[in-house]
Amino acid sequence: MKQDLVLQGPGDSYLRSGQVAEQAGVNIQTLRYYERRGLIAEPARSPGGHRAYPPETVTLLTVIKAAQRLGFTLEEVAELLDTGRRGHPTPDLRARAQAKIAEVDAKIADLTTIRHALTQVVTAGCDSLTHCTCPDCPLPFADLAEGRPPRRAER
Amino acid sequence: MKQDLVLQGPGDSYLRSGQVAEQAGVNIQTLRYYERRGLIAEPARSPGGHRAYPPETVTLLTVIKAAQRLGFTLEEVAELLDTGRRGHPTPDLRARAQAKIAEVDAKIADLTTIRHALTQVVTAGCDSLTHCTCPDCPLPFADLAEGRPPRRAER
DNA sequence: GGTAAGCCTGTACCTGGGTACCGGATGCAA
DNA sequence: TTGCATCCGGTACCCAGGTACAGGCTTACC
Repeated sequence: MKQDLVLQGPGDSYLRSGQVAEQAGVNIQTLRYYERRGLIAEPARSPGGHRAYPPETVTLLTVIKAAQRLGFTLEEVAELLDTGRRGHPTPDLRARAQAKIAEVDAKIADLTTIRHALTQVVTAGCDSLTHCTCPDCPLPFADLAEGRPPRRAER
Repeated sequence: MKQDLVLQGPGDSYLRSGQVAEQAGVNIQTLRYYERRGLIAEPARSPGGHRAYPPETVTLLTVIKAAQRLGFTLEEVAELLDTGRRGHPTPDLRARAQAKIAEVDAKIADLTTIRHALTQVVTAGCDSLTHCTCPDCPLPFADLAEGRPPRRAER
């Protein structure tokens, strides 16, 4: 009566959700969340309804996490995985990576502007946001207006 | 019966919320949101209950937006404005700006790592997240693991 | 005095990526 | 067979920084 979860599969046994979660370093809830979002396929079930994952799922989660670190949203990751699953390769991936590079460059440029403004605050010796007494005060940073609308600055 | 909103004030008339919002380039709701968060003081009211703002409010909003662009959260901005209001100057500001510079530098470094990994994807010609056929495929980026936990990558 | 625009409060919703909690069912080993 | 760990589905909540909507009151101008 052991090994109930070895439903079939050529030699490799299935994993329960807790095992997958631990091995991939994610929360169990996250697993179900990814399933809902279509990032991982609905796994097989034990007779009692418990999820039984193939071991590759752990690798897949690693890939997802790596793609996130590269700046892809979960929606983008889902699309990339999707087009990769049907149609053979995803020539799309290169193009999307190139677009991400442009996004990353824009963010770096933006942060560089911000860094510059911050060093001005420090070197000028500003002592108040609203009533700074330092000479030639750089506040309130007329130049900060440019570079995308003010909403969602990097933080 | 005109100029009901000129409650007093030495020569400068008060502004209604719509005027402040327009001049500062923010939503009226945002104005009330900032009031709740303590970023702007509760303004005077007309006899009928409409807010009557002093003109400096527009400047204050500009300052808030600039500080946000510098990477300060609303909570941090509120604190800076607060300490600036009681106690005279805010010597704190310089220290906080310096800490922000460190944060910004960390983000730039992180983004630079990401950019590097993305160029690897492009130059290696990766064609799939999961079944890449390119030689010496750089996926799935073992090195991406470092640099802060995977949660909340830059995007 | 009529009417349209503007403003009021309160509450709910949005984005993105998860987390937490609940009451109940399963899995598994001794 | 008993007992504990684990898992189930469903729902609600978290973060920050807002935005939207409903239903009613004020203000401004003719």
